[in-house]
Amino acid sequence: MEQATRRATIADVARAAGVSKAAVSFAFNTPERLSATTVARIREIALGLDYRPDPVARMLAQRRTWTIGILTPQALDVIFANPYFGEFSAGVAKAAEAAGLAVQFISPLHGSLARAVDRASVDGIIAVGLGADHPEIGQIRRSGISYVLVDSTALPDEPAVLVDDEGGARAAAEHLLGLGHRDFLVIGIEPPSSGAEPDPASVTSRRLRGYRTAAADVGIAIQDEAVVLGPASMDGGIAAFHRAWDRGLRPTAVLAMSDAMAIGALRAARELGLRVPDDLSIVGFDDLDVAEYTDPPLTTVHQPNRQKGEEAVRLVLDGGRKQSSLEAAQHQFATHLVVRGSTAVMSRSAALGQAPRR
Amino acid sequence: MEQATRRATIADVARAAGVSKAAVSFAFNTPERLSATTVARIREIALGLDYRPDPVARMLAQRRTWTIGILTPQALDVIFANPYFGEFSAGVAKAAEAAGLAVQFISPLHGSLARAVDRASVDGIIAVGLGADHPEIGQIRRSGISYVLVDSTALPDEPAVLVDDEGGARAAAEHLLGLGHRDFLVIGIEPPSSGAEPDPASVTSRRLRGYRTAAADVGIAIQDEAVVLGPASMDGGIAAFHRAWDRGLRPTAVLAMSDAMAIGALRAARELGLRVPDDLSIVGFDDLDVAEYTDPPLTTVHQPNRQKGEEAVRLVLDGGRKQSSLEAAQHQFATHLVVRGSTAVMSRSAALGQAPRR
DNA sequence: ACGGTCACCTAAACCGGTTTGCTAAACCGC
DNA sequence: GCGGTTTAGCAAACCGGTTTAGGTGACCGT
Repeated sequence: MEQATRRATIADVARAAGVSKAAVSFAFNTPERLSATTVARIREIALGLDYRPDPVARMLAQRRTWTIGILTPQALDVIFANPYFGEFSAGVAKAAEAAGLAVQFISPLHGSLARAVDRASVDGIIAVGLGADHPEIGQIRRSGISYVLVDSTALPDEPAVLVDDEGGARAAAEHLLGLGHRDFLVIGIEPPSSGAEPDPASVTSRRLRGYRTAAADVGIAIQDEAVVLGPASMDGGIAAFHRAWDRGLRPTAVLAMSDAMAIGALRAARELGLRVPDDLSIVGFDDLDVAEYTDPPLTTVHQPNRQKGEEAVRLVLDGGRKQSSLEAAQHQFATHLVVRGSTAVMSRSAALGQAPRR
Repeated sequence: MEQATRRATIADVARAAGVSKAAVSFAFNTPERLSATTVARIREIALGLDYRPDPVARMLAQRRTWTIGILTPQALDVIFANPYFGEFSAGVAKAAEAAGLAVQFISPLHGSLARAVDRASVDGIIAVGLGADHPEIGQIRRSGISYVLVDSTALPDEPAVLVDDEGGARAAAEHLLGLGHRDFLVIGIEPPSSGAEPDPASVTSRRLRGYRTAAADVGIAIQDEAVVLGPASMDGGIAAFHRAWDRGLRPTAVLAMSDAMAIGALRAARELGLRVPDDLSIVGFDDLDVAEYTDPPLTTVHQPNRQKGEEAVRLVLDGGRKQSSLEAAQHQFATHLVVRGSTAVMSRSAALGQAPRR
């Protein structure tokens, strides 16, 4: 990974053209400061030398990197296993491209997110799924770099892109309750640092609250035993469902906090001989592109994945402040339930198979 | 997007500690060159000042960016619309993380890929889907930076990660032929620059060749009219199928060059009232994670998406050369057909609906 | 002939690190 | 107590650009 031939530098061009380095710089950046003929001459010579300004040197001098970073608390290969992230990143990339910015992914380096942040050279950071109390957020805050939090409750004055998680989750649970379901399995997203106590501001907590509120409204409670966590991927969903099943749980409906996990649960259920939605109803969260095409099509809570990415870029470009005011800009999107084929009225056969209530 | 408070620099630390800049640098990078007590003192003072070395300055001085770039000929938002890319990127990210490298995406900047390449500060480039004859590849080749080509035939001495496209495609077509199908629609991946004449080395051409070889073996030909192209996404698949249908094509089987497009075709067929696989068989390419979960589960050609990403990183780190030899390292993976539920024996009802042969 | 403008270009400082000699002091054996 | 070797740390060059603060000469009106 070494440079083979030394590239021409600005000094080489200057020498060849018989001008100063400054003139070469001007020729490309502010040609109006030079005579037209000189600009033409310098440009021609630069072309002949195949000169391209070193982006790193330029970054250093301008103290801008023209790069935006997406910060994730987990390794990228697990992050990318969830198509939600792909859709979100697509939104980020679209807005970044429009603004002429490159996109870089920042993920734990040798297990340390802090180290990765230090090493990243970006003008702004989009932190997804990190709680506002995360030490790395403090580090970023202190560094003075512009940032925005996504999918994690921020301080009141902190820029953030959010979604009505609780409302969406409630709608999902109400839908199932309306179909007669009473025995739920909740499949949640495991926090990055599995050891920590549950963060009440996390996506998982917010959605769980929504589920429970709906259940409480009809007088039932979702026990902690009926909640299993795992990584937000299809494999995570498969594992979570199997774990619950092995533990003796026999729900008639699954509330999954991510479509990827819902799809995994779909698969796990099929492996166990359950038919969806006849024996088991499943509702997801995210409304991925593929949710429409699964077998059966997935009932899920819609959230605007790509739009969230675009909005995040916009906020970070504004330095986290709305242009019109000095208040921090927190943008919350609405969610809504999309009913497809993975949910149905609770049936007798399902009820027969169910475990005794505790 | 401005730095709010000026961060402490190495000079600040040096002054505060009463040592030279060099000493501070040593304290972090080659502590054995200093006495233990001095190192400790410098480190402590640096900590107190919240000093973090500027990554850009370090890059300039070391002439290494510790970053690897993924180059795509299309805008990132269209690239990310295809989960294949997510899976590939996951592989890249995994290997990059292991090597302590950051990952950056390079996509056309204001429509110009060349400009994006110039502006990117990376130690190595993974170019996906760009033909070896692409001008940007020439640009990269000339720049002396290490690179590897993915999914596009490279020059014989050029580092590349490939897949047996032709063999996989042939297996797909043979499978359908064995089921009695004779009327095919091929849904292919449109080249980035739509204007250009078809590149015989492109993925599309290679897979098409595989389809045609299999067809020719049983004495039938796949006409150019039966081939429609589009972007490699679900939407692209929907559009392509509708376009073919509107043109009067009534195939009994679809050969899609990407699972995303196959899933789109699935959807389009359903919208048109066709049942899959009863009325129409569909086979994809890629074997995405979701292929197992579609309705019906997708028959498709498997290729190792993540592994391709990991291998690409490995090659680029080796400077495109195998360590053991001086020959360029081209790694070709095998493909194989995975039969699931989207293909079935050609039925009478399908045959009835078919258009007259030309 | 002279001060004033203007257009064009340059020298040098600067961005914030790394790295290469080199020196001064400490240490060594004899 | 002396040459030789280490050890610890410094000064300065360097990476490759940008940017600021002039400087030079042509042109101008008087």
